[in-house]
Amino acid sequence: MDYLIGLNPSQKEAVEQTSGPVMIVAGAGSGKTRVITCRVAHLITKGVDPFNILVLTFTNKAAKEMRERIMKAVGPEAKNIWMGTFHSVFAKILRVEANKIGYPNNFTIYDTDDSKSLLRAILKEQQLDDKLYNANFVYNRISSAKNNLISPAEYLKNEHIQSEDFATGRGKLGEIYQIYAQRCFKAGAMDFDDLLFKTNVLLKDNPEVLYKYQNKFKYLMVDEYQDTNYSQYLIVKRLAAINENICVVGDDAQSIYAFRGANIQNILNFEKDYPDLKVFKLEQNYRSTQNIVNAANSIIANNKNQLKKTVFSENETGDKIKILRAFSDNEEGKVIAEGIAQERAVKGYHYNDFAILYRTNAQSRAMEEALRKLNIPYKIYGGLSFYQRKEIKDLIAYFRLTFNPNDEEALKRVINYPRRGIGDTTIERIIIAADKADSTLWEVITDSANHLDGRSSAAVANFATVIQSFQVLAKTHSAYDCALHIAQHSGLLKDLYDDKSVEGLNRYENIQELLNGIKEFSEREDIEEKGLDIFMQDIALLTNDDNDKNPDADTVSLMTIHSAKGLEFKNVCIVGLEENLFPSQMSLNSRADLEEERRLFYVAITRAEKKLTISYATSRYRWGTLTSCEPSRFIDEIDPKYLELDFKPQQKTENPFFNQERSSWSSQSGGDTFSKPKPATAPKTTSILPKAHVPSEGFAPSDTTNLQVGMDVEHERFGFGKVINLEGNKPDIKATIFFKELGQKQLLLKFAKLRIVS
DNA sequence: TTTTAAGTTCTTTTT
DNA sequence: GAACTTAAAA
Repeated sequence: MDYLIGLNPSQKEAVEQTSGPVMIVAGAGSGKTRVITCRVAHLITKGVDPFNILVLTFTNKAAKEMRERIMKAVGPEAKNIWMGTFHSVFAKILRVEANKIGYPNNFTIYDTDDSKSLLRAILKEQQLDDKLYNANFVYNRISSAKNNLISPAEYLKNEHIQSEDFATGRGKLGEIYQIYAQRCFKAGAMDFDDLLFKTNVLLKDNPEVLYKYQNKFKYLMVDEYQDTNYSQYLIVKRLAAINENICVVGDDAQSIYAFRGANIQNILNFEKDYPDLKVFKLEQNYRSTQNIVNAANSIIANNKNQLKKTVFSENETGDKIKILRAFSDNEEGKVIAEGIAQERAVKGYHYNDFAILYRTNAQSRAMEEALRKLNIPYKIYGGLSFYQRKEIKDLIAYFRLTFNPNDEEALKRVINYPRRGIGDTTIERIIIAADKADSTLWEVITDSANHLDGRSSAAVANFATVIQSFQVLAKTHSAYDCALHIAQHSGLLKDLYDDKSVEGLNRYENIQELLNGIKEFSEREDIEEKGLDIFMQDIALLTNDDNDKNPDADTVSLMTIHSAKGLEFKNVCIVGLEENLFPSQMSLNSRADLEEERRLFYVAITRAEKKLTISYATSRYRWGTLTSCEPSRFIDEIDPKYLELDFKPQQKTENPFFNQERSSWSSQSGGDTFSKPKPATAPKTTSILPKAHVPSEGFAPSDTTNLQVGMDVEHERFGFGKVINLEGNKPDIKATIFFKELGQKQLLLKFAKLRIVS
């Protein structure tokens, strides 16, 4: 039981209280993960079967990390613990029990893109004003209904909701919700929220199923409990109802997912639900220096709504928090990157001792560029996941369609990609026909002769045959053979192969990478079922770090603060501390939202062990235009005795208005290095655009069949230029031409009107 | 029908 | 500056 050694008294008590309801209130850096892993190890040592333990975490990453740590303590037995995110664990259960709620076992999981695209289609069909009924807005509204377990029928019946919707002129929302739910059901699809919503339905309507899982999961643990929503809360409550061996761990100061329906109320409910609840508080921070912990405390003190607790550190006092100011987002990147290089050289740190945290994903670019310039290796977490890339989604849509031809979103995605002459008009007709005959799109497509006219019917029938051939193949072939066949015979691989641009090449490689991944999966020996259907079942739930090939590389980490939760680094840089960015503009209207931003800042600060750097820029590119920025109010909220201002960098570095890319602006800013930027007077992009070219007198296009590289040409609108490359075969020859006014452009010769000058 | 250019909106944050 | 939609041209 050496895992118990080194725990402080309250940690030890929490670990040893293995039965009954337990709540652990764990301040930042107080060894929360350690307590959870020790507690699970302790359960197993005391004889609890790992198969009877369920641990719910917030991210796949956290689950993976925890499993490894438990494995170290108790050995390979840890593999048998049920552990994962709410979504992945209950997706697994729903796969088994789907038929009890009328779904097929191979249901598709719609990701956010799929859901929004379906909503867009519905809104269009209903001919609703897309300003008022914005797909994002509608999605969020439906999502929060589901997270509060409000079904479409209940939504329509609920007077409060209805009057709210009518007051904002959106009286149709309930109806849309109903149609959306029906369409998902018909398509055999569940969205992210359904995975929790339908689990609740399953457990509520099927007592025998509930009983089965209550007995299976005799011990429950929930990490990051402050971030659970009502739907998750109720699942946990139902599962724990018999044994009441439930332990939740959380910190109200780190609740940052209210936008996803997370509810602090769940912590208060918990105390009501279990009167004999045992509460343990972990208040000593072992992670950070005193300066960092105290600074974080001074920030969070500005929040009115919080449970009282005192987080303290007995570590060294440590360096003060460094505040950096930069002129632009690019310069901010430069200053941060230089700081990392220097700190590493002087103190002997590794690159993976550093993390750069930001509020929005869009901020990563400036950082990336700066790091690349200094040859600093880095890794971006989150952002666009591998599985969200267009080409990957396209291929996966073919897979989805193979196993679930009713999948409407997958169908619409690939029915005309690669091009098969099935245009929007034809698709619309299919939808109308399906609606009329009360059948699915797939039924119409396989019976196209009866629903469509000759020409489009042939194209559609052809497509149906292709998919059907995939379905036959999938029954007998391995995941890899099947995937490769689909990639080839859908025409997708060829389409990408023919695209010789840099991006095209990249896409082709991504497909290869996906195929390699499937091959690896085919060859795995630790799982029994290895069909392609199994491989792609939960792909919508995967995130980027699940695809990380080289997790131990020595790189600087870049990520949003949300994804940094639960992690720690020796050196942390928080960038973009500006009003309207952090705190986000969207949060300025309500106290609750602003307090969530502040908790987010608290989370960011407490990631740092030794040294924290905070930076802001006085101007930055947003929506493609330069905006001037004010430093964030959060900087003022930190007690200044923990701060060290360092504004030297701005004197050393050049004024961004003078650098080459934007030299045209220099005349406006004059030579005053310290003047405030004047975005208002910045020339609009339109004024930089070259005037339309006036063709030479008697302009007439030449015959370009013998066009050669190096020739000078004139284009009706683009002006004079030189041919620098020709590629492709007749009649689809593509010419790369460098135009004097506009720079490089690619033109198809069969369309471009070119006059050969020499 | 398909392709391209020109508008338009968009940004929180994640499963 | 991207990603998506609309309009115009082939």
